[in-house]
Parts: sequence; structure tokens; C-alpha cells
Amino acid sequence: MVTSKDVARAAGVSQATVSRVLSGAANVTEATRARVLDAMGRVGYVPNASARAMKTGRTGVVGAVVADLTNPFYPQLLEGLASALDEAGMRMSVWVSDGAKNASALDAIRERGVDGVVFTTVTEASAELRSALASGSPVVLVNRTLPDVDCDQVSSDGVAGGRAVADALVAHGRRRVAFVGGGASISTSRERLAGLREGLRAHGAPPPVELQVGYTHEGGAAALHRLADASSPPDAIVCANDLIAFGVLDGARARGLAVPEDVWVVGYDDVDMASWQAYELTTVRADIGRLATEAVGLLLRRLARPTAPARHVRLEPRLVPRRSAPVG
Amino acid sequence: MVTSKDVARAAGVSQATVSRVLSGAANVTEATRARVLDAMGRVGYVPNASARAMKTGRTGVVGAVVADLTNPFYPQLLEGLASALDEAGMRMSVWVSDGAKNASALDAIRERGVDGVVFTTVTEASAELRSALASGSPVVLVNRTLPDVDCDQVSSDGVAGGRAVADALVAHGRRRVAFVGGGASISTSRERLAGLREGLRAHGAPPPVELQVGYTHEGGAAALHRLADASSPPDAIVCANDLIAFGVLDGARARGLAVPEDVWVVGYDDVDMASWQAYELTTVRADIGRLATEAVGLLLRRLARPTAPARHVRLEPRLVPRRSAPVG
DNA sequence: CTGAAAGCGCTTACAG
DNA sequence: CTGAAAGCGCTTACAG
Repeated sequence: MVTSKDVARAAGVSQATVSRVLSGAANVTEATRARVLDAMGRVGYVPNASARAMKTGRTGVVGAVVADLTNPFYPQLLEGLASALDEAGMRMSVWVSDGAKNASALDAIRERGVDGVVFTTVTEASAELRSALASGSPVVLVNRTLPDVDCDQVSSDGVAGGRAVADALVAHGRRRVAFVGGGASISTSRERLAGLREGLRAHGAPPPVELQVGYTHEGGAAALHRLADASSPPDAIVCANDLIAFGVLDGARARGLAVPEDVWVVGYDDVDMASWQAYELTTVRADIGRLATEAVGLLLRRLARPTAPARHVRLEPRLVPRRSAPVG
Repeated sequence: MVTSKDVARAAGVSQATVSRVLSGAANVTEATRARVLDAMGRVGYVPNASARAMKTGRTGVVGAVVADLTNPFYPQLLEGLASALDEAGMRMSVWVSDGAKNASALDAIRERGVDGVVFTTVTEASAELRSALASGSPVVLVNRTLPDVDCDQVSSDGVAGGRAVADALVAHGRRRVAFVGGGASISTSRERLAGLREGLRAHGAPPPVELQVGYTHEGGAAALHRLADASSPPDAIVCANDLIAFGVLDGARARGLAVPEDVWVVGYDDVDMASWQAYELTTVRADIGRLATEAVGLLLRRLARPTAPARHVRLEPRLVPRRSAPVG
């Protein structure tokens, strides 16, 4: 293996000088720098990341914890995080936290294998989150939030989003609204329902029927059937996210219900698939790209100032009308 | 920061002994081991991954290069890789290789930040692949393959898959077949077309009309329109993967063409979405889970025996009949 | 079975 | 501006 010592020998300087060139220190003559860079090329030198990490205490790696890659929201968010981190010169380690077996994530956090962690799907204080907070490494929560946890957070303003949906539905004469949630304890689902409820009440419409099914396609399909079987079926079904809405639409399709003729359907997130012909889903845009860049921004800020007070960034959502609920 | 030295002091042993307990060396008394473990707990010790990596030359991290998280195939594959790697006690670094800016991937490979790399989407010798091969670190190609590159590879047998599709179509009286590919130079697309062509010829059916559109939903939709506009439209459209097939189905929907009444559609991969009511896609199962476990298996094998001859594992595909092409 | 010591490849005060 | 030297926290021969 070629080390900085070899470069030093080839360039006729000390190893310390090579190191200075490497880390871009200011105090090196242009001539020396050129000699060193030339030598590096000649001997085929590549710095050793582990050695640097050991000295500096920084690995240049950020962990991203993601729960459910089956929900297209998360791949899109990951893509955004990857590109924002890459731009910042950092690497991304991805941990798929499918319930229990995420030993490697815990280890990486504890062993200082990462400079910080982005959680894309905290439900409550998970083992990984507790570990990350305990280790003192910077933590950012994206999308889902945890009010009680003192760390940086970014999310789409679900209350505003829910209210916007209520406004649009009532304005188009829809008053028998059902809400299909991802889980009563999950921040995104909770907020979106709160906004919806608030908006309906403000317009004098009855409160929404509430169903909690989990953030899955099957959950949405099952919900559709239960709602359609009710004595007084809803005329609009508002879903906590797009994935559930796809399930609702597929449930309607299976049952021969027409959308939007028989019932309107609204999602949340605006993933790419929402615009596909099979769904043409009216939804609330969470702006996944900005969610990602804000998250990375918060992380970099904290890396620079570890003790700054935690910030909670809320992105303004925007209703995107499509065929499934023609509110345009 | 608590180091092994602190543990040594607390346990009344040498630092070397602490290190032995840590790495699970055999030659430590049960009593000593217990004392050390106890001390570790008391002082709150966590080993430093960077220091260990520097000494051992192993980071315990595997890089996964993925091109297009928009194609649901890749998140599913990543999930499989993540769980297989986790089981092996390794971490996964994900690099989204969207064309140019993947500086961090290149650096990580060169700087020995990873013990090996899994490429899920090589088209040809990409910069990352060249870098990985040059650095001498283990490389595994999953899904797409590169016959000219001397490294371990795993893929679904596209020729067999294409042939199975041809057999099924001809058996059900479909002979005017079109193929919508992801790119003439891409191994998966090429193989699947070759198998299809071979199968059709074997049955005395005319060769397939060929269209190359790229592995995208829009590509599939555009292809449908072009094919439907032809003077003699096909009675079956075979797609190089499911994502293209979804586009074809959505194109048909937009145009008011009925599937399977007007035209049959077949995909490849069998991603989760293929079974959704909106598509009910007849497809060829690539067995994404096994692709992932085989890839990790090959990587571990190579880590253990770096000079073993390269292997190419081919998984037998299986036709999964659904509504879009009722060949069951 | 255990300890003292060298060394992995860097970074960074400290002198000059 | 440059060099000699210490040290980051481990692992691993080498003795005993």
C-alpha cells in the first residue's frame, strides 16, 4: 500500500508536508504543493479514510435510517438525501430498519462510524434513535417528527395540508368525508387528520369518519371495502399518504366503484406515481426534494455548531389537483 | 472519550487483554473475560470503528451502487441486500449513481472506505466500476451483467425468461409480438429479447417488432402509442421489465385500449406493484430476494478467498400469470 | 494466559 | 513555510 510516507520520499519533503497538501492547509508554497501533487500522481497515492477518521474523529459518513422502501416516498427521499449529501462531500450509509434486526445501525452509531444520522421514519423513540441521541451524534428527523425529542426536525406542515384538503372538498360540495390514516400515533397521520378535522368544522361540515390502517397499499384497499360497506358511505376519502390512496383506488377498482364519479380520493406526498394514468391522484405535495435538502442543511449546521438550539423546519404544503378528486 | 485503556485500568488488566476480549480471541480466561466485560459496562465503553479499521484494513462496510431508485425493482433489491449484509454483520453504504456526480462513491472505493462493492446497475464499465476493479476491492454485479468483466455476477436468466414468455404467448395464439426494451446494449434487455426471439422462431411465429425506450414508465407509455399507431398493431407487448410494462398499461389506459381484450402485456421482475389491482401484470419473476442473497454470498466468499475464480450465478426465472396476459 | 511494545497512516501542535 | 515528533485507539506478533 502506498502511504503518505512514500509520497514524501518521492517528493523530497517531509510526511507532514504531504499531509498539509492533502488537507488543503494554507501554509504551503505553491512550488512545494505542485511537487507533492506530482509525486502523489506518480506513486499512485490514495489517502486512507480510516486513518484520517481516527485522527480527526470525523468519518464523513451520514447514516440514513429508513423503514419501508416499499413506500415510494422513501426511495425518492433517499435519492434527495444522497444527492444533497454528495454535494456536501459526505457519504450516506443506509439502514433499513425493518423492526428488529438492525444491529449494524446501532453499532455504527455507537462506534462513531457516522458523523450524524437522519431518521426518515421515527414512530417513537426507537432503539436507533435513543442510541444516536445518547451517543451525542447529530440527529435529524425528516418527515415524521417527535415533539418531545430535542433535535433538529423537518416536515411538511400536515395541519395546513389537511386544512387545504378540507377547504377544497367542501368548496366542491363534498361533506361526507372519511380519513384513512397510517396510525393514530404517527405524527404525519395525526397532523393531517387534525388539519382535515379542523377545516371541516370551520366550514360546518360533519367530522370525518376515521380509520387507521397503517401506511400500506393493502391497508388502503381494506379501508375502501369497509367504507363502501357502511350504511352511509363517504363521498370523499382522504388518505394519510399516497400509498394508502393507491390502495383505496385499487380497492375501488376491484369493487367496480368509479372514481371520481362514485367517490373522491385524496392522498398526501405527491410521489411520482401519483401522476401515473392508473391513479391520477389528487394529493398534497410534501416536496420531497426540499425535505431532503433541508434535512441535510440542518445536519451540516449542527456539525458546525453542535450546541445550537434545535430547529424545527416546516414546509408549506400545496394541493395538487388531479382526476381522483377534481378540485382544480 | 472512553477507550480500551480506560477499560484496562478499571479491570486491572493490560490494554492488550481488553483488545483480546473485544475481538473474541480464544486465549483469555473466563474469569478475565468476565472482569473485562464488566469493566466495559461500568465505564461505558464503545470500541472505535475507525481505529479498528485502520489496524485490520477492513471497514465492515459494503458499497451498493444503484442508479434509479424510481424503478421499484431497486428499492426491493436494496432491501434484500441490506438484510443479507446485516445478517453478515456488515454495513451498507448506498451510492445513487445518477450519471455524473458520484464523487463520494469513487472516493470511498479508492480510499478503502469499503470492503467491497455491489453494482446493481452497470451498463458498461462505469467510472465507479473501473475504480473498484482497479483498487482491487471485491466487486459483484447483480441483475445486469458484463460478460467481459472478470468478477462475480448474479442475474436472472433472461434468455430462459424470454423463451418462457414466447412459449406461453404462442400457446395462447398470440403471434404478433412486440418487444419494448430498456436499451439494446443493456444485458437484461438484450437477453430477454434474445430468448423471446428464439422462442418465437422455435414455434414458427414471426420475429418480434423491437422498440428500445429506456427503463422508464414514460418510455413504456410512448411505446404503446407508437405500437398502437402502427398499421398492424401487435397482439402482445413484451416488456424488458415491469416499470416499462406499467407505462405500456398506462398508455393503453390513456388511449382507451383494453387489456387483455385488445392487447396482452407482459413484464419482467415481478415487483410488488405487479400484483396491484391497477396493473395485474403477467410477468417473469426474477426473484429479487434471491438475487440479493446470492450477491452478498458471492461477496463474502470473495472476501474470504480473494483469488478464487469469478463465478456467474444465473437464477432460473418463473412466469407469473395474471390478468394482463392470461396465460395461466 | 497475559503484558509490554511496535505500528497501522494519518493530523497537528511545537519549533525553527 | 517546513520538519521532527507525538499521538489518535486499536491489533498483534513476541516474550514470558
